[in-house]
Amino acid sequence: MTESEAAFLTGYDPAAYDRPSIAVDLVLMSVIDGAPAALLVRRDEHPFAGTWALPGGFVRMDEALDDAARRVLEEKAHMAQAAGAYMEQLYTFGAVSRDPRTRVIAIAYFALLPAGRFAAALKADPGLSLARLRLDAQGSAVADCEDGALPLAFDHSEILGLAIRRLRGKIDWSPIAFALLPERFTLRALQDVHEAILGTPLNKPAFRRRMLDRGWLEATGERETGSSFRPAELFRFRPFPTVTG
Amino acid sequence: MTESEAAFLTGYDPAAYDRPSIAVDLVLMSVIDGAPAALLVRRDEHPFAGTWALPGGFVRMDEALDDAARRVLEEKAHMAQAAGAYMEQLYTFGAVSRDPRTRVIAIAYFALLPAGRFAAALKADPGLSLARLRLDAQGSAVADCEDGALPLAFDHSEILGLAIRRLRGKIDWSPIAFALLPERFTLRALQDVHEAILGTPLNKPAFRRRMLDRGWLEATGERETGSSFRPAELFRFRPFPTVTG
DNA sequence: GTAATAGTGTCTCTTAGACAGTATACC
DNA sequence: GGTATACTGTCTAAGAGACACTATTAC
Repeated sequence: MTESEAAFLTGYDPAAYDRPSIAVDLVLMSVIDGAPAALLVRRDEHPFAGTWALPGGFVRMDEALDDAARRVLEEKAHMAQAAGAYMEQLYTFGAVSRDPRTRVIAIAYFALLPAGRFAAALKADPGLSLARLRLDAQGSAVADCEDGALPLAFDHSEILGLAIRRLRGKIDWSPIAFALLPERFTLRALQDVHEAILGTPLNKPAFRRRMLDRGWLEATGERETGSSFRPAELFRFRPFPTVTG
Repeated sequence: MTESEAAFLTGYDPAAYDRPSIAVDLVLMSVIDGAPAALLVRRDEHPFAGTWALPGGFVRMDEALDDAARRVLEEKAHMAQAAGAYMEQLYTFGAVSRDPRTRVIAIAYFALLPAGRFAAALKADPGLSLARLRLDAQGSAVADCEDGALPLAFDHSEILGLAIRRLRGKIDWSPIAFALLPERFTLRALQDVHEAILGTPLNKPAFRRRMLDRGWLEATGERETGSSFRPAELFRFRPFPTVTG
């Protein structure tokens, strides 16, 4: 650093301007009973007390955005064991009045986990809910439970809608579907996940061919157990197809 | 608003926590001489004085993110007449030390304009440069001018790299290429834009078929002028294919 | 054997690449 | 007519949908 550069830095006053608050909101998705679902937390405080919101938290001054999202995954979503979860940044929401308290800009992240990984968290914290999602005509999401649609806080229906559309857009060409399945899975389970996200049935032989030709799958030689008919072979996701030769 | 909700709001103190500064950075791209290019501004001040940066600015407290990006487009990129520019949010960059002055989180936007729209701005402000871009092995961008690579400030080579990749990923299925062309254009010009962004030659008859079958193009019946050979027909982008019947 | 699902072979249709051919402007 | 490019017809190859068929398990 040059001398003039150092002089400039000491003269810079970061408190000179008002600044918005920065939060991270997490769309933690899975596939439950043939439909996309996301983890929501019941809000006990104002604003939007009694409605449901995405797990979120403010970004600390010494914390990168991705680290804040990981922290929210552990602390707010009670997914301490979710080290291997797939996570990516989704979009940043910055409408002026999206939070009535003060200006809050939210960087939304979206994470994927297999359905079975939610049981412990849901049992431990009754303020959590894993709600089925569907898109309305405007592209926002509606969160359904047994008794009807859950009211959503802030602009979170918009965030959830974007998350569903991101998932739909990526599933055809990226390996994210594997983040929604356990380590070993059948081709039928993989197809079920695709169908749930796309919301449309797929052709079985074509789907098999496509998946096997991609080189992402590794046959384990093992078969599923507990079925009352012919058991299917179990596959494993192979992240890095060997590029030898 | 209920009484308890109002009481909560007055009790909430937005100044209780330190907050990062929020900036918007703009990747204003075009296609020049068969290669992607972006508008850069020379930095006169520390940090990174003498290097080149994306046009950017801090987000005001009463300003939505998209509005801040539009303002930067007009004020910093000197594109006052760019009301019709295509623009979308790209990604939010929040590494703790990406700006040595203080914590700055940057929401990057990416905008597209036809090459011809830059002449006035470049002439009016000698601190602007429209630099050719290419990707390096890490996926970051290198900005080339006649005399070699321009040094880039902050993490802007990373932002530019992501912009190129976003453009590549979208051009096959979205109509963004038309934002890089004047209102009337030939199919050859459209193909040139695609080839510049993808960095690979395309098959002419297949490209024609694909474009015409999509229903995005409207023949004007007019032909280009000034060529010393058979003039090509001029087309117009038709944003909304009529969905009648 | 029956039932139910796993897994495969094959036909067809659509789409893209390749390539050669025709068309039309200026000189 | 020559030349350079616009535009088109057609062959071929790859991939997806459809559908029927075989395979394998539990009962």
